[in-house]
Formats: sequence, C-alpha cells, structure tokens
Amino acid sequence: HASHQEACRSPASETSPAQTFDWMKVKRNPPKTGKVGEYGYVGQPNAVRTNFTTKQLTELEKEFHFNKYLTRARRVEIAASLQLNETQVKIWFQNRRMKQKKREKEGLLPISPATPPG
Amino acid sequence: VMILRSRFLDARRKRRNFSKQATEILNEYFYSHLSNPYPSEEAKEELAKKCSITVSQVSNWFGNKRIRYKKNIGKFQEEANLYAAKTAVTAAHAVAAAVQNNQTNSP
DNA sequence: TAACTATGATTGATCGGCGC
DNA sequence: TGCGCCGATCAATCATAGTT
Repeated sequence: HASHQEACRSPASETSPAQTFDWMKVKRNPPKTGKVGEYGYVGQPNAVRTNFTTKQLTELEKEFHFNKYLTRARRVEIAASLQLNETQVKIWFQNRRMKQKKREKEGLLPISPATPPG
Repeated sequence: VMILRSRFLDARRKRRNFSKQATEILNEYFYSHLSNPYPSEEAKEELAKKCSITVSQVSNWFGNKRIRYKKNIGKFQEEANLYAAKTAVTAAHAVAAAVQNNQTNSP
C-alpha cells in the first residue's frame, strides 16, 4: 500500500536499498489469448505464452517479406491458415516490424566508432 | 515435442559477458536510481558509450536487472548496499567539489 | 567432468499514448 | 468509442559462460 517516506530527496542516490518501490510491484495481466471458436471466444484465457511452430513462423516470415503491414482481410486469411488468433497475427507483425527497425539501427551505428574526443 | 528450437541456434549462440567495469557502470546507475531504474533514451546512449556496448544491450541489461531484482530482492541486498555505499562516497566527493568550487568562484 | 548458477538475448504479449 | 500502431517493457525461456 501507500508509503509516506519521500519528503525531499535528490533525483539520484537512494539511501535505503531495502525499500520497495512501485516498479517492483508491477504485474502484467495474464495473456487473454483464448482459442478462437466458430462461436467466438472459447476456452480459458491462455495463461501462458504461445509457442509458435516453425511452420507458423515460416509462413509469417514469408508474409512479412511480402508485406510489412497487413490488411484486415489478409490477417483473417493468415490467422485461419495458421490456426492463430487475428490478434496473435497482428501482434506478431507488430513485433516483427520493431525487430526489423532495431536491426536496421544496429547494423548501421555500431560499425562506425567514429567518435572524436570531445 | 517438435518445438523446433533450431530457430534459435544462431543468435543467442555465442554470448559474451560484459566487461567488469561495464557492469560496474550499469550497476552504479541502477542502484543510484533504484526508485526508478528506467534510463531515458539519452541516458541509455550515454551508458552504452561508457560501457562500449549497444543501446539495445543497455536496454536488455536493465530489463533483465529489473525483473531479476524484484523477483528476489533479498538476493541483491548485498549488492545493493555495496553500490549504495559507493554512490554515497561519490556523492560526498561531488558535494565537496561543489563546495570547493563554490568558495573559489562564486559571487 | 558433471551439476548448478549467473547472465545476455529473444520474443509473445501487455501497457500507455497517439492518430484516425 | 474503438482499432491499429509505436515504443517501451514485462516475463518466461533459451543457450551459454562462469562457478562449485
């Protein structure tokens, strides 16, 4: 619950390492990735991380190289063909784009240590 | 269980621990900002440069550190006190320097 | 050398914010 | 009011490096 310990303090340098701050209490809600049934959502909120099969990843990767973004229609097709939720496909593409961006960034700066002193 | 792990066997393969001083720098930052160990993009870039690692590696380090710290706070107490004391000394020096500087050139 | 632990990286999914 | 995306982060796990 609430603590009342902070009056005035420098932005850095804590004095009591044993304190528990809010970030240490953060908890993520479990994945609501339920199975998709013909009648809508069915099954329990898959409380665990889905492990995509190599086949699914291969197909997703293939589609990604074709299109970085998906249209609703394409998403439905892929989700159905790969036995995944539309959300999972959507999230996969989202994460894939971020991964792509990170790679482009990484593969450009690191190799250039051109850093004049000062 | 045909969980094809073969997809991994290429990246995480050869991992190198960061240099001791890089870890030192990262830990100093972490424990001196324990109330909110979330460095800004700029701070990450600075840490990355000081540690000679990439910004992503700095992000990974903080991500792992935060999760593992809160997972078992007790296990990090010793380390926490160690760095707390270290930064305290640094802070003391900084204050001393500030005072010195204040006396020599300050209207 | 085996068993165990510490640690960097990967990734499906969540959180908050933004634009439409 | 809702949806998709971005950027950051979480949390679990993998594979390896280091320690016992």
